[in-house]
Amino acid sequence: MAKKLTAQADDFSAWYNEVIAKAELADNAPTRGCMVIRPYGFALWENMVAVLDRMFKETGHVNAYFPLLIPDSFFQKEAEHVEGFSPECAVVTHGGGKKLEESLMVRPTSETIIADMYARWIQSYRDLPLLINQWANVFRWELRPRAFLRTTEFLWQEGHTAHATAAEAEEETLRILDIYRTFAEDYMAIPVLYGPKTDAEKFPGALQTYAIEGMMKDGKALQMGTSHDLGQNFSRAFNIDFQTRDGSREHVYQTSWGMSTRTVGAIIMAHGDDRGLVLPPRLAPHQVVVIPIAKSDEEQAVVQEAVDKLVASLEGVRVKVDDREQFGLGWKFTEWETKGVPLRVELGPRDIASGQAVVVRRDTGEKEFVSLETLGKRVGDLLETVQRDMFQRALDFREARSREIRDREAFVSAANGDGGFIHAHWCGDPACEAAVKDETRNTIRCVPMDWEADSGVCAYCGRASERKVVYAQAY
RNA sequence: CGGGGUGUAGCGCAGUCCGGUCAGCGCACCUGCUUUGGGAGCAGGGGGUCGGGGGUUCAAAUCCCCCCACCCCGACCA
Repeated sequence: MAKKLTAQADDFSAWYNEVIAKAELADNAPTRGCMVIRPYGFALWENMVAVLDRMFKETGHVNAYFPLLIPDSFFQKEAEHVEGFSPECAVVTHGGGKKLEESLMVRPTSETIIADMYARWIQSYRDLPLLINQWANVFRWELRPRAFLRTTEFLWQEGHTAHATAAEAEEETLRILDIYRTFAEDYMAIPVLYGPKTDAEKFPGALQTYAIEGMMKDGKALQMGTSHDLGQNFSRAFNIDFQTRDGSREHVYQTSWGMSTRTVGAIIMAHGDDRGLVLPPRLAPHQVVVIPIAKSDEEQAVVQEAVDKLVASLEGVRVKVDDREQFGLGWKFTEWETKGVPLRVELGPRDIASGQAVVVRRDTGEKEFVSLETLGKRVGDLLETVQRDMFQRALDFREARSREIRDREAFVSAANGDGGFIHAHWCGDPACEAAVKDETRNTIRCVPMDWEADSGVCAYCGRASERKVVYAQAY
């Protein structure tokens, strides 16, 4: 293990890779473009899964599971969908030692196979809405993989719903967008911009894609979740129809939405610092690490007893006691800092003698002495404070690196600069959007839907504009 | 698919140009003893078909041919 991490300012990308390795979140797999999610990284993901799964269930969704392999012909049924996904699909052509009659696509997403099943399950308006989610792995043969952000195989949830009316489907799409926003802000402690994507950026086969977009510490944008209003595009292609209350037949209106292991990358890049990860308390695998300090065997016994009491006083908190003998204190401090544990509690003979413990915040490095009687309460309060402060810092950071720009020269110069969000008017012409991408590598991340209506002129082409959008370089 | 690079111990590397005690170093690992309030010290030890195949040679990590894999930079993407 190398002694020091590369500083973020020196090489953000190298910093990112080193943090993942040193914090033992993931390791490169022998399989091209794939990663192994290690126990610590998986524990973080599991905490995220638990929260999201609860939120989905609270809003009426149920879980199910569909096959990994999808008949090739299914993809051909929706024109935009096949065009969007074919280039990045892995295909199974042989099975049982023989060439298959029909190739099977390893799912890059499951709209098609789920639509096929929905066509069988839905007969009547009484069968609607159908609100199903699945936790699954998917494959996309990406040309340039990056751990968590873009791996060939990744884990995610994908929700697929069917509704009787367009309005209900739209409402569902926005309900999920709101769940994603809440999850990002309240749990991941990452403020997000949210709203519809432009046509160029929307999901292949969707009428409209909504997304949440967060800012990473290098000023780039990361799409952290998407919610699609599919309209009747798939229900027509797969003939998912139902009988209405008045006896006529109609195709269902669908949505799909997903959030993936990419969000682990978001937590790393939105909060991490030159010492490693900084994890938000609500999702951290260990919220508190306790480090006992003892020289002799006699001290050991006394400290052990105090540690037991201390841990008992932290009921309901995810606590890790690091009593490994083979590592010195400095080693342990550094390791848990690298792993981003929100609070460290040190407990040694000197502390016990004065009836206190040392508590250190990972996010600020602030150290305080807390009496052992009040430690339980203090730790609980501190965890909440850290969670809140992390969100506020991320918000301040984003605001500091966002600016509103109105004229072309400043726009191009800023877009070619060193990252950050640009708030600017856009005429609505896809050609203009494409030209900006060519010239600056910036794309429109979304059209924030909570911004007030405002007319003006397009920052790039000068034509009339009805909307302001967010431009950024994206992962 | 274009451009650039790398394959030698678990990880990081030296050795390759100029064939011949070059199978080596650091970290990690194992054993023992001593240490422990910010990455401990000493002593001893284990671990390799040098990416794969073929060729040249008395002799190949080193030279030649073929293959494979991975990484970085672009185009595509959650």
